[in-house]
Amino acid sequence: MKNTQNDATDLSAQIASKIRDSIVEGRLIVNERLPSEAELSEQFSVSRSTVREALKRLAAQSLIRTQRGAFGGAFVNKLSYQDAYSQNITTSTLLLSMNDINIDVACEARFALERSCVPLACARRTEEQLSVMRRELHRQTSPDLSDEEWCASDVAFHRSFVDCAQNPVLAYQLTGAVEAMQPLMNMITFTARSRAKIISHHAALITSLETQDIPLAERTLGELADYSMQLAAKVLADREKK
Amino acid sequence: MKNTQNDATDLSAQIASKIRDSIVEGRLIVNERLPSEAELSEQFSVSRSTVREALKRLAAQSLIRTQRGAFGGAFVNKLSYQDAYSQNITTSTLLLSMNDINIDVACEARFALERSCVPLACARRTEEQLSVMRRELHRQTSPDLSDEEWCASDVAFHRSFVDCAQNPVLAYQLTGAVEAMQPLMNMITFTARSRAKIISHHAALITSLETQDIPLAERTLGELADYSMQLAAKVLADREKK
DNA sequence: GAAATTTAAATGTCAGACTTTTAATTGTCT
DNA sequence: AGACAATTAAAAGTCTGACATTTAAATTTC
Repeated sequence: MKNTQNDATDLSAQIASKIRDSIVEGRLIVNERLPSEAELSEQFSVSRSTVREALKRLAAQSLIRTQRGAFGGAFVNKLSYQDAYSQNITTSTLLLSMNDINIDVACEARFALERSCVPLACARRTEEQLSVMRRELHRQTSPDLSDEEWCASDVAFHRSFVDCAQNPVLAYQLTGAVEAMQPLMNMITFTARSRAKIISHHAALITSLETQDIPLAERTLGELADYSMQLAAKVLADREKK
Repeated sequence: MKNTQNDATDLSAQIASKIRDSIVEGRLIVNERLPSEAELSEQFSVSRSTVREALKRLAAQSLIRTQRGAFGGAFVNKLSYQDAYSQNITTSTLLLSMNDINIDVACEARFALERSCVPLACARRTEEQLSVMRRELHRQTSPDLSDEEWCASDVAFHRSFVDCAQNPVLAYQLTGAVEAMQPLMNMITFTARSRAKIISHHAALITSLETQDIPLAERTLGELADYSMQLAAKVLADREKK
């Protein structure tokens, strides 16, 4: 596992790559200070601007943070869940939007992933998490919810479902995936009838958690996936007609 | 969904943020050429170096690519699965290594995620994919396999398991997760006995795919998770003693 | 001893020059 | 006319050196 990308490219990319490897492979540890830009430019025998471009590359990946002033400099950044999330979401969102992913494939993946936390969620859900889900469900019954608000509530609902599993690593992966697929889901305009149907599935999901009924939860997720695909197909068909 | 991060930061970060939003929100489309560095520096009223730092940030996220020479410039990059993978893996790996994740939590998440593709994998696995898995299984029986080779084969095995589901979006998410956890798994040195036990689980996994036995596959993944945690616990206990 | 000031070391920004790459254009020869 | 070679212009890549700004430590002052 060496030298991710440093062949015939720019100097600044090569330098960024070297420093990145140092971080990933643990030769530079969290909160350690890198040499100053001037020192780095000496070490690598390049100008300060080139070093700076390299450092900006690393900053863009949240691998370092910089601090101005005396005793400032570039420090190895402790990657937070928050930073990791937003990067993951940006990347996944673009991947989906730029590679004309079939919406069925995306739906299938989304609900398959959510399915992964069913056993843990049934076993560990707390009363508090259940009440969050009930609250969102109740919000969704309001008929004057805009499409955006409806979608936001849907995301919040599924996010708290994931949270029930009480596993931050799982939550990190799943939330990223679910969030990234949201733009695709937004394509689907939710009519009153389709909202009602989704709400009934959401209710079933809550019940399955309450009664710790794993098969019911899995069946419900499957039905939600199928129904989402149906809705998407109808939207696409309508669009085709016009 | 605006302005991901552009408050009190550098000019170059602000500019990168603006351009990034343009790409994510579709105002700049794939393969479209950005204005030249000189033009951008005029538009934003900053120096060329500042623009360059902004562009390097975007390049680090694979959002743009640059080309030298006449009719060159910065172009919106079509994010490939490959690019997205490697970013995802870097981010997830660092997240895990920097936040002293409990190994049990990681194992639990890993096998829960893999579980998500069981139904699809059982339904769709091809003979070719099965033979890849059999080949890796056979490799693993060789006693003169180094620890590194063993781990690599393990990753390859699980990757082709994921591939059986025939869903690229799912594969993208899962491969990233599995790959990112590899360094943690590498902590565990595999004795001959533990290898044998894992091999038998792998064999059961292949059988479950062959016979399309979903419950068997899920049970096997659960056992693999449990066993990995046991091994990890033993390693940690031994380390404690010393 | 606390508050204000100075200072030095960083990063951030700028301007301008030079280098290298690259594709289109133009010129030349057969 | 067509193939090949030389020219050219535009753009990114690199370098140098200057100045601005920020910041924490060190120093001075009261």
